[in-house]
Amino acid sequence: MTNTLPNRSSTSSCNQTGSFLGEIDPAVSGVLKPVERHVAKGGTLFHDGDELTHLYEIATGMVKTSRLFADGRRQVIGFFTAGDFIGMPYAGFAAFSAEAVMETRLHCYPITQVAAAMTQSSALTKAILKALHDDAERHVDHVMSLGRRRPDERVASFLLKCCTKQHEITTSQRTPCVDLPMTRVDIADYLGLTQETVCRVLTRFKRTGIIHGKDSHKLTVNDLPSLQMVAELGACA
Amino acid sequence: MTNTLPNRSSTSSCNQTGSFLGEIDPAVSGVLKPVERHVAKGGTLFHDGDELTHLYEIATGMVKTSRLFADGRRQVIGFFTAGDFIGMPYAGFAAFSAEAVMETRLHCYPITQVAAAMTQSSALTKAILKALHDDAERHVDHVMSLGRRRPDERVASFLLKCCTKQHEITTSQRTPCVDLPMTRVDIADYLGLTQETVCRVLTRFKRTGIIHGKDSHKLTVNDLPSLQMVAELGACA
DNA sequence: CGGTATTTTGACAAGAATCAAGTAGTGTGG
DNA sequence: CCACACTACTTGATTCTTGTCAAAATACCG
Repeated sequence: MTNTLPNRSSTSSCNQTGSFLGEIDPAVSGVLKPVERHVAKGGTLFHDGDELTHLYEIATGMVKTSRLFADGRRQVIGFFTAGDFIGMPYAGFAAFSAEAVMETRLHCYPITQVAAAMTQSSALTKAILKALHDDAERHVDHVMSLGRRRPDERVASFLLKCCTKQHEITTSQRTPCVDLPMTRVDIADYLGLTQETVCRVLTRFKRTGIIHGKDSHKLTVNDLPSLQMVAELGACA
Repeated sequence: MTNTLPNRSSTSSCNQTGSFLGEIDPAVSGVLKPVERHVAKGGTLFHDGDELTHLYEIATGMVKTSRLFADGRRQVIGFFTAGDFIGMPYAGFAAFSAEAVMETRLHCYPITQVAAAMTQSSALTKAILKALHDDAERHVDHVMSLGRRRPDERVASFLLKCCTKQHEITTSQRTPCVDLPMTRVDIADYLGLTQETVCRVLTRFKRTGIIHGKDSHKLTVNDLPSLQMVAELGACA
């Protein structure tokens, strides 16, 4: 299903190891026994076409999902961080690969157990349904980005999305800091651009003072309103 | 959820009026009472932001879903035909508009009824989950088209998708006929191209003999293998 | 410290969007 | 049934953006 389960109210993204699925409903806490797994930077959770045996919850780190074309072109489908879920609620075969962007720890739930637990807990079923629905919305946002937006707008809204994911409420931070542990190529393959174009856009944002780069993987947003404007209207001051 | 419910085994897309959800499980057939609705060509099922009160099953016709940007750019999210479902399994607000491409008849299920029926029928729940999952896969395919593919490839795979949807198994037809009731602008807005580019690609396909146009909304695929090759590799003979 | 991978910048060319004009199709009212 | 108006589709010429190719600078790792 490849998504974030909803209503994690207070935990935010700072949570460490709690296994969410088992906590959702006392009725299933005894049934769902996550297996812990550790994946090194660049390691693979599963490949496109593999049989999907587990539902993965990310405890720490970051995972990217992607699919390849015959000629080597690659499309990154999504980036997932602590609290996000990757996998299908059904036995089936993966439609994409999943790799760790950085050192990552996972809770792995055998899908057979999840399926069984769902029959006993309507709360779990609802959570999964909601997660699938949120997943669809994320995909629609991605389609919106790729279909009709210029590079500036794509990069700007990508940065904003990273922002809001890292600090639950962006507006509370005047100059939020953004972590970008993935490579420029990853970002480019996510946004349907080349790494050169991503670079150039970021450089332009730096020149106009919208962002400031501590290093290439840690940015500070100096002018959030401008970034939001670029994301929506494409005008780069 | 915006999708096709699975396992419609023998009915194919030729089905006329059967209301699928009520047939899925005897336990819910008494609960789910679809309301019939008729929408004229160009008419609106709901607007972006409207509260979603129903799950819509398309009986006949075609519906397109889309979202607008502030500056008028439009992204078409999907096209839906007989047997497809549009709507959310939860009360909520629409993230896109839905309009009839041609005269369309619908079965409308109040989502409260669907939610209630789901608690009584695990078969229905499973069907909805599967539908959501298929929906996600469709979105991922769309992302793949938009992110890294050239206009030729986008149009070719769009035509192929229309083909397979219209004749369950494309391979059985040597020269399948494709209906394109939507406008060129609709196709362009779906594929993230301009209508001119869509036109030019279609013209090129005609010149190279891959397709033949009876009229602009009815095409014949003369060379299916070539079309498939273009869809995957971008090479236009 | 040396070697490799990643990021950044520049020059150039290909390709798609834009602008513009013309053609075909659709529907309406006389 | 035809003439008209309107929309949709097609084609062409031009512009501009972004991808491609190339190289330098920086960061990363053993």
